[in-house]
Amino acid sequence: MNEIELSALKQILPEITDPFLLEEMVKHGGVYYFEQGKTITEPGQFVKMVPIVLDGAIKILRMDEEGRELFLYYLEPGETCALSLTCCSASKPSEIKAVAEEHTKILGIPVQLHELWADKFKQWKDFVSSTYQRRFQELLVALDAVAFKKMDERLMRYIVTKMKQLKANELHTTHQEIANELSTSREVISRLLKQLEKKKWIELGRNVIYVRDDFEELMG
Amino acid sequence: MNEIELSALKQILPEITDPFLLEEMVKHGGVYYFEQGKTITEPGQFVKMVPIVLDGAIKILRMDEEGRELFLYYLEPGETCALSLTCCSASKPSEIKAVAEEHTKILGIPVQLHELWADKFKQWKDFVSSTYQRRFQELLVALDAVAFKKMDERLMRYIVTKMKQLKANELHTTHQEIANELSTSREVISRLLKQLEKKKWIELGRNVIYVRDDFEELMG
DNA sequence: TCTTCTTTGTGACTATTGTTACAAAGGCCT
DNA sequence: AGGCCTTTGTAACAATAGTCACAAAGAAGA
Repeated sequence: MNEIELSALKQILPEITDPFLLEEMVKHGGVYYFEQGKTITEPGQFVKMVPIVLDGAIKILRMDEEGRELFLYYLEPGETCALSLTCCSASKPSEIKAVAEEHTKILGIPVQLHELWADKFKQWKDFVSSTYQRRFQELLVALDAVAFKKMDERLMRYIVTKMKQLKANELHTTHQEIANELSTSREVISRLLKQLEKKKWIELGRNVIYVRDDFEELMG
Repeated sequence: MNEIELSALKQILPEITDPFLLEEMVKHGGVYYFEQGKTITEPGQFVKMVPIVLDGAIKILRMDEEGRELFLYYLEPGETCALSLTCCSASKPSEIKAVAEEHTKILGIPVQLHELWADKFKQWKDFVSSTYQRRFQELLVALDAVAFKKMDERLMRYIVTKMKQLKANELHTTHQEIANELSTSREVISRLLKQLEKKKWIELGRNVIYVRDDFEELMG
């Protein structure tokens, strides 16, 4: 566990300027690295720290009792997970699965400090509050998708989200993995992807999907 | 707009004991009444205050562009809505619909005060924080239902939730209304209810569903 | 009672999604 | 090249949910 440099922290969290808070974060926050694809938290595990993404990205998935999963949202640099905040505070086990989407660097803040800082530092309170807001919105987006959209549209939105996260127009993944994250079967995804290919909106290869630049406009 | 009595407020929010905070709430909070079935907030409207339920109950529904709706959760006395907190803070229009489920009494806290109190009163901060936590959990429950459950199970869970809210084992509602809140069609609900009746788990009448006492155990 | 409106029941049909089963193609290793 | 494993393609079929059409029952009022 290394320390983070003050300058790096300032750059990633520009909204935090309070030198006392920054000092505390550098002093007590531990830096952790996770390789791509590595599971960071699984349902049932207890959350011992609030993870702030420094570099890379984390994929947050909801899981049910049968082990099915559902993609919720990404955590990008400077962001943290509202669920970790609620789980810590209530000292309840995690309700979700978190996976490193790329090679990811994290600043872990011990749970007890989160509580303390919320009383002491206005900027930390604001950070937590804006996290809750952002995650709430994203949870509603995820809810809208499963409640109101059909699988073809959900798949297209998934592709767009993933492209934006990767800042690329090719996805290196398998149909099976997409199916898992949308909580459906591989055959359904293969079928729908084939339809998109027929419409010339994407091209399919083994372990790769090439997406047309104007894909998002096409979906409307 | 009336004032609320201090004693009533203390009873509904036992976790708030700070006399200064209580005084502020009595002084600046407005009391509002909504008849059963009355819409309190609709999507697109701006939220001008944080509503704390004093008496009755509020039903929170998510809506999509086409006007379809989805039941999320109830607000019971002493509770408030996380979405109103996020909407206010971001001064964005409401993303949800709120309907008085019974004759309901509300204490409305002006938005600006919420921000102010969060800095000033630890108990208000804790109240907001625990609201976020509770609503987050409930949103996840709603998400689980649409993502992982079939309509028959969603219907049964809906019946149980409604029964608990009403503290009764008969529901006075129409198939159409249930269908709306589960975002499906009336025929589907009529069909599934008929199956439950055949299994002798419920009895159907016009505008009423009688539910067996051991309904929840039967569903498993 | 007769009319009218709302609510419920149901059959038939369509659409979407999920499942089973198997073939074929692409990589990788020896 | 030959063998092995992963991934993708696809047909056929089942299950679930959504839609349409219309009948029948119940409630309310004239």
